Amino acid sequence: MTSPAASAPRRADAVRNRQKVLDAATEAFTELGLEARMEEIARRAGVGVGTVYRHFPTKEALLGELLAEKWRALRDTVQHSLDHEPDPWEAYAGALKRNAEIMAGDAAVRGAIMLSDSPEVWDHAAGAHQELMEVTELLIERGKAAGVLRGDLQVTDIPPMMAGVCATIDVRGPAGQADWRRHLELALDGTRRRAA
Amino acid sequence: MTSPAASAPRRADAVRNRQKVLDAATEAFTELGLEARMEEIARRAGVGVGTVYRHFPTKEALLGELLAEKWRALRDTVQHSLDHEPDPWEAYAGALKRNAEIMAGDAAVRGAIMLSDSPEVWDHAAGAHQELMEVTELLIERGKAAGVLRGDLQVTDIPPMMAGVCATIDVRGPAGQADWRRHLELALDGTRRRAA
Amino acid sequence: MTSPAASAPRRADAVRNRQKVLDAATEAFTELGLEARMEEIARRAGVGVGTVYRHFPTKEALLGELLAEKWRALRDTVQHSLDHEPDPWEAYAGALKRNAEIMAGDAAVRGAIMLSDSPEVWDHAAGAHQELMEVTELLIERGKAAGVLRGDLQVTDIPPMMAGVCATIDVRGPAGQADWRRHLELALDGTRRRAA
Amino acid sequence: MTSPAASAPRRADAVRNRQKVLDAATEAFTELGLEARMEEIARRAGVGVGTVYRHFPTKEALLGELLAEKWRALRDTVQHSLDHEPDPWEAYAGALKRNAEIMAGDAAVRGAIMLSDSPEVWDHAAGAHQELMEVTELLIERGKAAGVLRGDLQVTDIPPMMAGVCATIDVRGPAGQADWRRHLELALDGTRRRAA
DNA sequence: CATGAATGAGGATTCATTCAT
DNA sequence: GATGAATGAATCCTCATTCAT
Repeated sequence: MTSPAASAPRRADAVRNRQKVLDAATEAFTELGLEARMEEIARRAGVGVGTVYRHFPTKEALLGELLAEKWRALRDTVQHSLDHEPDPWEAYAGALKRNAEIMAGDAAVRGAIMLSDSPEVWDHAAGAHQELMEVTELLIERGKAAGVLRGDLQVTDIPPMMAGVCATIDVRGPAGQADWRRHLELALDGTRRRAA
Repeated sequence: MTSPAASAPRRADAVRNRQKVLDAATEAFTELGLEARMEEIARRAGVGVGTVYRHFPTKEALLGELLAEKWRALRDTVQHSLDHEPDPWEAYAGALKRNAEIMAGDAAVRGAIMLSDSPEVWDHAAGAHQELMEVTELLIERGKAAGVLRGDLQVTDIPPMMAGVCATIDVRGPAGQADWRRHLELALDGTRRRAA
Repeated sequence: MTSPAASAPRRADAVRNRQKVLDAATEAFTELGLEARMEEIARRAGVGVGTVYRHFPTKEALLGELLAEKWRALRDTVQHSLDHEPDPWEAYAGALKRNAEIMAGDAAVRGAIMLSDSPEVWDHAAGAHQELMEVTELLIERGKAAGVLRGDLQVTDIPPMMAGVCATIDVRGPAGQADWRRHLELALDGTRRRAA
Repeated sequence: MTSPAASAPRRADAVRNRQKVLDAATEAFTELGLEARMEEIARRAGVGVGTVYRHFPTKEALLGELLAEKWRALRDTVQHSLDHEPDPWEAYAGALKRNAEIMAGDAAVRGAIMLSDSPEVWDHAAGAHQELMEVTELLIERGKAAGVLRGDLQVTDIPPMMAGVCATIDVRGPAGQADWRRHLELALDGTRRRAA
């Protein structure tokens, strides 16, 4: 009865709003921290709170989706390295550095990760995280096969490295923010194959 | 009106109360997270909220003091290594591992560190942190002099390592909590002097 | 633009939808109470909310129609007693008992009655209620003429009895739900003609 | 350490506030229905919302206390009849009529009773209700012993009668509010001993 | 006519902090 | 000094209703 062409516009609006909400959320969480109010997000998205809740049933579901999107972006980076970077170490280190840059640019997601409580957030993004882990594993296997990575390196060693980067960015010690790029450099060095 | 003799016992009580509050705060923050209410802390300390506020003007000042106490404990660990461990690498790595264990045992302080916002917390503990940095510097210098640490290692490289450990402990990814001891191991490895 | 032939099927659809909404509303109100959301009703009816609002401009209008339908059902019961039950007391008591059973089976309407606020609900059903009162009056007159009902009994005495039954069903005291059939029995007894 | 005299004043203020809240709640619920906002109650009591919540953890606990107070008042009425009214029928009918007047004067509690949902409300008042039932039982036993009440009358028959009275008061049919005093009269008549 | 996305006022509850006793 | 009652701003979420498609 309804052609795809007829139903699309309506859906297109909804899709557009959904994206506006996600963008507004990233912006608001980045500027104001995770305590940013849902109404503030709605305001920035140019919609009513009700619309935010129509797309994301809870604040945590919204954070979860932000997280999932981020995992997908990181996965794409890794995949791109796998596909285009011939040097195994460069593929590995380059992907992790680019992903760290991505995380560095998104305080909202860093916050979501640090929140630790709320399984709802993690559960929502679990699938996307799994995919990220899978391609990351390929990256590591290649590096190990090429002898540029420690033989005992596991894919589970990577999330702590990224957590360390995020923490280094967000934790403001008395000396202000530390140099997270350098921290990553050292950490990557710890995963490199030692010369005999 | 109040003779020293009369106020002394009071002061002893006050000191005792102050400590009870600090202990109760650590306990409450550990069990309930940083959202633990001030009244809950008071309850656990066996005092009224007013008493908590007499000793610590704000919740953040209380956290700040917890943090300062922790920095002092970490400093003592480092100092002890400097004084008693002859092997430079063992002194360095051992001190950092012991300090990581200390941090692992105190969710309250980890939370305070992650909170990031609130200069009040950090300001309060700035002095103690400075002292920790100073002894840590000695540790690093000794290691560098002995050729077991990277020549470019700075004392400012250490806080990010500890932040990484804390984040690894607190962030619960889809795979549950990661192995922070292993993460520290790898990170320490990244700070070691490479064989030529 | 629209020929009768073309609009007829549409109208049939509309009538069918209207009934689906009424059924869904009864079901939803019964299961979830009067707080059942309009969207839930729409969902159960298999239509969009907009369609519910096309047939009933407000939630209260919907409740009002449910109420009107119920009054008509009760009226039919009374009319049936008048037409088929020769014994005056049996006609009276039997009709009221059957109507009480009907009310007992419809939490939605009991709720509508208890809501008290919202003239909109009552206004909508006023005509149907009037008809119910009229046949009930006949029932009472016959009973009084036959000397089985108190001489001073009025038709206005009946709604409170039904309200009492509804309240007895819905009010859950500490002892759980009371025996409304017994309550009705006693109340009916209070309207019976006393032996001299 | 603290004499009762010293702690009393503080407690006296709190007690006074608690009572102000209860009074304000009765007033607000009566005027605005059970939907009266907690802030409105606080405003009428001349306190902040926080104070309302300090005394009653939830809106339902507040309603529960209102209910409990009412049961105690009804119990006192019954007890007074037992103690001072020699005529068994008068003691019985008089007590119920006076209690009905009390209920008629308190829309808040009638609402609480009709709410039906929220066990929290009933649970809170369960003890007080039990006491009311106990003295009421004595009243009924005396009436049955004196032969003025139906031999099969139970104490559990009384709550439905009161529920009927409340419903009669609150339900506004098309004819407006019914005569609840007359309804009670008829209902009481249904519980009277029939002449042989 | 039907649809369902969007709206936004409304409301219960929490908790850091103050201050009268 | 200690106490804990009082404060009230802050915030998440719901749901009847509207209206663009």
